[in-house]
Amino acid sequence: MAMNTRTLCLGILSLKEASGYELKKEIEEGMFRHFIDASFGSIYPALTQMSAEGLLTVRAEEQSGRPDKKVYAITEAGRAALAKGLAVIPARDKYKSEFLFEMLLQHLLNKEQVDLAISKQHADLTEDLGAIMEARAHKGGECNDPGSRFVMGYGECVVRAALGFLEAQCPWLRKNKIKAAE
Amino acid sequence: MAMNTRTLCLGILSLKEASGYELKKEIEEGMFRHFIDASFGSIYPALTQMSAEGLLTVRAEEQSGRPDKKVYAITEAGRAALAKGLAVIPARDKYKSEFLFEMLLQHLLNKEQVDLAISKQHADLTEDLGAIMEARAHKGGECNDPGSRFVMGYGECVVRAALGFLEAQCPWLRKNKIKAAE
DNA sequence: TGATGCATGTAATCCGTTACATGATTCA
DNA sequence: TGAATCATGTAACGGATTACATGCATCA
Repeated sequence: MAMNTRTLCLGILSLKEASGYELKKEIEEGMFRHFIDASFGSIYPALTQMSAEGLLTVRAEEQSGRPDKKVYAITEAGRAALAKGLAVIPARDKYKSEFLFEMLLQHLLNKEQVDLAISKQHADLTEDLGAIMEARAHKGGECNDPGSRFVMGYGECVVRAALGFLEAQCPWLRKNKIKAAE
Repeated sequence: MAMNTRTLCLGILSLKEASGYELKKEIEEGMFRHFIDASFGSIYPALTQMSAEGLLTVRAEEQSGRPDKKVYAITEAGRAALAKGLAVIPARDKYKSEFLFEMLLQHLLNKEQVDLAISKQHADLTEDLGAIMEARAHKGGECNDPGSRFVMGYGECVVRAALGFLEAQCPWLRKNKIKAAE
């Protein structure tokens, strides 16, 4: 085992209890978003399975008009399983970039396609950076543990470097930036 | 379509002809290694399939003692397919990091585990950086097209930033570095 | 003599995404 | 009125990894 949907859910549930829907939101919008994904199709079955194995408990919260919200909480067995998962030496980071693939083969593209790809990359990175800065500012209280600070710092540093490279290579990106800020 | 094993193979074969084995090596050791992987289990079937579709031609090179080496070359149809693949707006970069997951949950680990994970990350990044620098120095001729320079520059910049962050957070890494250089 | 590199392939299996199915509430 | 959010789940499908199967050459 190591980093599959199960371990991910256990990890979040070790911080706070949550429903499947809330876990998805946390994964998409929280700290995790920069280095993991997961979809409902993998989260819900993982949760059901882990409850059956005694790693989680479920509590159904009634709601008007909606299906009951199933709030999951981690058990002692769950914490043990998580600890075992974390004890595994982490696998090397995996980075997949269609953007860099396109850049490497840029001689096969025309200038517009290259510029478009670069703009898109720049926009994506800018959005990432924005999310980090907002997390730091907005919920300063929630993110003041050493783990969150480390991860945000790492992310900020890497994203800024990438952005800096793109802007150094393509001066026209800076113009767009100013335009966007107007 | 966009970035699957097929497009990847077409991309490399658009630069030079190669066998499945050589493609794997190129993916593991060349420019691509920083942002893609692929295993034999996906490369060989992709190659067979694309030959059948007329995107590639095969030429068997006899060799003593080994199975014939099957050298694949891209056809016009293959170049067209590749162009179509590249025309798709690239998907957002995907970054998966068990390292950052562990760092985020570092309160569940003891100091040795955290330090080990950080050292490993530092070593991995150092290796990546070394590969980039070596590629630049060693085969200066092969990597002087704009695409390679862009990708190497981007990689170098990001990896150095990550390394810088780790070293700023953990001064003891610098000691190790000096030790390693002795 | 044993590991590593060269060389190709297949099959089982895993893991995950996408799409489907359902349905009320709220906001523009 | 239509889109988005809240809320849970299943099933089909895809894509890739892993392990298996084979076997000679070379280097330490």
